[in-house]
Amino acid sequence: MSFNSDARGSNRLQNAKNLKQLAEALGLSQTTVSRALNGYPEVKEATRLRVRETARRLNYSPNARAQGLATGRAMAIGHVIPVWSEHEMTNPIFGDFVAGASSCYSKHGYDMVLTRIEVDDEENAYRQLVFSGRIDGIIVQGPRLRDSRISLLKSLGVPFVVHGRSSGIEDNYNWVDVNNKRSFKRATELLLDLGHRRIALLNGLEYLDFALRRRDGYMEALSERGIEPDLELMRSAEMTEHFGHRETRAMLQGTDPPTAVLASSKLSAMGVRRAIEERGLTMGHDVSVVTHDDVISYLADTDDVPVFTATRSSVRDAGRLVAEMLMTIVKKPDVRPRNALLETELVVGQSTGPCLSRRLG
Amino acid sequence: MSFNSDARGSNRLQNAKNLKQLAEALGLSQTTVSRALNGYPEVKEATRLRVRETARRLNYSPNARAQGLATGRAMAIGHVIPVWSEHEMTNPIFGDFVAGASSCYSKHGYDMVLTRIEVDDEENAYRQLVFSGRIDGIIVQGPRLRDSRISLLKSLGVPFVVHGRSSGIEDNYNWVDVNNKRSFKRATELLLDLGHRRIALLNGLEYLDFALRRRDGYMEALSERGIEPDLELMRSAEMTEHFGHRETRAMLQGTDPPTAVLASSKLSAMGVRRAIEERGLTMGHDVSVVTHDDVISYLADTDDVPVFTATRSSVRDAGRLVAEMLMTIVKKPDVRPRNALLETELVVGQSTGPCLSRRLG
DNA sequence: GGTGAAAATCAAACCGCTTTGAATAGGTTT
DNA sequence: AAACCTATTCAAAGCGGTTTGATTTTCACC
Repeated sequence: MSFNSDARGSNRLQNAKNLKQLAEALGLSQTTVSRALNGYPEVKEATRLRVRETARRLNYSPNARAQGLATGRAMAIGHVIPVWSEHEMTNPIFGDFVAGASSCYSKHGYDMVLTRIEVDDEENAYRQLVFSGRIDGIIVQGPRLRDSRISLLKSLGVPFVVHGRSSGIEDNYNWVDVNNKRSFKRATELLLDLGHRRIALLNGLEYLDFALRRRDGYMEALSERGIEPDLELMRSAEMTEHFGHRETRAMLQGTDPPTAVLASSKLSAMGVRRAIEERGLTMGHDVSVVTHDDVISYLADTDDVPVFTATRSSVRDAGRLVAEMLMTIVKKPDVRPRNALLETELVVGQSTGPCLSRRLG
Repeated sequence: MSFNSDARGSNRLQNAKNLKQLAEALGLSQTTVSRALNGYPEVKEATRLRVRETARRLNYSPNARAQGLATGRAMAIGHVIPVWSEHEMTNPIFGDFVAGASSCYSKHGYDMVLTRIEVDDEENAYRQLVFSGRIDGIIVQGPRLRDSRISLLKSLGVPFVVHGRSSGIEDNYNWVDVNNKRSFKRATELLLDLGHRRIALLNGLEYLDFALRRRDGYMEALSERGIEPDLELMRSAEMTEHFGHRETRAMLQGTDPPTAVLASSKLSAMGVRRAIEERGLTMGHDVSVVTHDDVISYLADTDDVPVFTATRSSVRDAGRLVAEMLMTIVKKPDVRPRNALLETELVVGQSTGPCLSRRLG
């Protein structure tokens, strides 16, 4: 009788804050309970059910820190936000990239840890992040030319995937990238085919690898048609609306204005459009515009015929892909480096048309 | 002699992967080393220096999981991204808000953990997040009307701060909010003072608390001047450029079009401007526009005289503030609820002017 | 030189979980 | 019935730190 009431007493326990309490409530050892919850085969099915049910009833949820300490797995992926003291702009694609990646993580039961790292002591910060055991893998964003992070992470032996590539690094490593060069070459060729000869390039910051590749594609297309690139028409900065507006306005005021503009982001392209219309010109008629489109959700172009002619590649999908690659590597670290090169889709919209001055020339 | 070479041998050790190895290399106990590193007073200053120096030399960095397990502090703050299955849009302010918050965390040595939570089993997910021990506090974003998360987190006993407020909740809790009602009332009054009577409101999603408060402010300003709100002029959706464009175009095509538009975000306002100019009208002359401006870095308006008349309030600053509040609460949990109500700055730009039809009427 | 308080160091317990190796129960085989 | 599997369950030893309570040093003072 007293045994019964004891048993009932422990069943009446409101919550199990740890394995020990749960095991006590069940009258089992921690070992068995742990195995039951983690799906090990050497536990009787009836027991497993009873354990699961009780765990649910007592609101038990395991302590991730302790789990991590015991298993060596943190169940979290690190994303690093590098901070240059001067330039505090957040990247407009940040939100969508993160959304894509985290949708993948949550599917696998992983969390995402965001860390700010001052670029000054990057090396030390990455080292600490890895040794802290907080994370099982790292995503590298915004790779630069000959980016030193790649060899650093390699030497630290932590699984990592780069979103983008780093020119000048011979070593192989895991990356997911858009074929930026090809994409911008095609876009330039489209404009050339329409008869445009004065094509401006509004590029992103050119110490970032993707911007360099885009410029390469642009230059290659021009030179294949025997056109000398005009430095006046090549501008580079952070890809804001303001940048697109400012530079386009300046160029349109010049003596030999461009008849077409190739923009690196939709935000910039919106600035380009504004500068064009401000001058009383019509985009797609007087001045053609092609832009890269990261398909950012809050800039979605939902019209039937898209406003902008664009090279499209969803950065959210890229985030998902990068994350998935990292997940497989984390779970099976011995695989050799994986790469994925995504092609963009060239979508023709209302912002491009034949060059008007062609007839004159 | 052999003693010496032993000593040198242990000094030659490449790396100390844990406290034990570091302690061995130093010939000290783990206790002393731990205390030396954590700045406890009962350790000789000379010893502390020697420990620090050796730790640096051997690239020692403590394991955060173990530290967390031992101390009960995780040194991380959780941000939750709620996911409605239908609506997968990322919030444009996400990046800047996160940037602000994380700049605060990193100052305090904290990390940021992002978790996606399906709104279906929100309760369970929050509970797990708290009991996992991964985090010391939570930031609640995008509060809705009578948001259930607030009482849930309260009952879980985890420190949390809400970015925004939740109407209909009597209980006190920690929040940082912009005075949205007042801000939109003032903006509406400005337009009324300019003679506008047909003022459109392009609001955010009205199940979110901030949007409700903005509508309240708008309505109150109208009714104080005896103006009946026109439901045709009140639209609500996600604050995209497309939304601003679409709704403004529709309204301008109507029989009794608005002479002014109040927009909830700069992105929408850009769409409003486009629709106005598309019709051959001039913003600030034919149609006035006032917008809320979250001062998102990539939408910065860097002209001397700002393009848009706006109610300004930096969401990055808000992020920093929310994070700072949470930091103090986490470090001293017994304080009673704190609140911070931020006023916006009304900046008059080029997008507003007197109502032209006034003279006619 | 002996004494006692203060200063510095240490051994061991603990945080909550996993996992190894041993033990027990239950059922077969001979 | 003894011997031997096999299926379950368990006690205890980590994982890498912090912290308590005890122990040793150091040093001023009588």
